[in-house]
Amino acid sequence: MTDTRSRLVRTAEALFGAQGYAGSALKQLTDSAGAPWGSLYHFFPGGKAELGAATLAFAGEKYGEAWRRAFARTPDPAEAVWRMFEGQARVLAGGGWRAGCPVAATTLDMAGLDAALRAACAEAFATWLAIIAEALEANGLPPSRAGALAHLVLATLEGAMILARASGDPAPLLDAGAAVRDVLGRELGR
Amino acid sequence: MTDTRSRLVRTAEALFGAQGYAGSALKQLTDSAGAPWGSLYHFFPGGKAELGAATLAFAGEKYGEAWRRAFARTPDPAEAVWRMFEGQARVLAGGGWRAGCPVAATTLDMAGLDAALRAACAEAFATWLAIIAEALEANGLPPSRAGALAHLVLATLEGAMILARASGDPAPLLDAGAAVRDVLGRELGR
DNA sequence: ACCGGTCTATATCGATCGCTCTAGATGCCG
DNA sequence: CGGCATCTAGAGCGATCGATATAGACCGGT
Repeated sequence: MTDTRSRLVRTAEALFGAQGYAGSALKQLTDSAGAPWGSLYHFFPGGKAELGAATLAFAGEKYGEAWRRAFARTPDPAEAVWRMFEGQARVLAGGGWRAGCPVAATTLDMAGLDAALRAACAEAFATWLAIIAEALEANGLPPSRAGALAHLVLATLEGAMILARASGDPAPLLDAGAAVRDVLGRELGR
Repeated sequence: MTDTRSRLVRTAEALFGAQGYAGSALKQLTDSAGAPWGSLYHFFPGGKAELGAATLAFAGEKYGEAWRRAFARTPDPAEAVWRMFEGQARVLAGGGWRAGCPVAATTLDMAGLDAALRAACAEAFATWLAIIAEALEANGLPPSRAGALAHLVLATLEGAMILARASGDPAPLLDAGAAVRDVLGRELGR
């Protein structure tokens, strides 16, 4: 079954988000996932790096889907983005400010790491940026402007999550999110 | 001499910024700093956590000073903030996109870590936020608005640095920085 | 010359790291 | 039932982790 494999990836996503890539031990992963140690290297012969790449790809798809849903459910992109900020504030607070974005955490741990991991981080971010930019373009913004604003949206969200986690306070997410919402609202002309 | 101690802290700042807290080994630190292993536990009897706290305090002061200088040199806060984004783009690119913010990296590694470390991260961020907010207040913004915009500025900068590092591209920093500059310019009424 | 505190130098500790190996379940196909 | 690929199980590898212990170098003050 691929059940064990998917459990490993899901657990790794949570673990990387909470403690980073370097800070997460494989033993802790198998324990926490309830998965046998032998299976780890059966599914990921490439070891931790391959597991990391798979985890980043999973996270990229999972949160990409969340972005898509947000834009589908809320017609106004500015409002959809705001709800992502607001939603993350609730999620992080609900988890005691322990969880975070696994892609950002891995990016910051990856100085001398596998180049494939670096590429996996970049690809996850690129996926999200493309979805955001597309939603802005669909509402009349020219591609170059949409791409630049997507950078603003994602950068601010990732950064605000860090500030919120450090302080244990949703204010950075809410303040920065509201400002980004206003920028988008003005750019979209409403 | 405190020379060795300061060399350790400086090297730790670079190391944490590049590979995170968990990803940086103390052996690598002493080697890279050219400092004797015995000195490490002489200056930091509390071990890695104490060294980490000292490093975060140092980074908080160092970059706090950079923020102060930026606002002192450039009268328009919007322009000063923009120059910080631009400057970071140059610094990161010059370092091959390996270096990053040690405070953000430590924050993302600190799930089950020492509570003192978490507090040290929060304090470094709070220092920077206060400086940014003060500069905005000095230009006529009410305190609550200045605080909210400081959240936007710092969150966006930290997040954009992550995106830029992952992609090896200054565009996130430049795009997001320009957008933040425009927001500040509008709020300050020019 | 001697002493006391500061700092350096190594050798070593147990624990844990990522990883490998072999043996045994398990399940699907003939 | 037998044969084969998939998956599990866990002992154990060398390396490295953070941390400790102890001995010596250095140096100003008396």
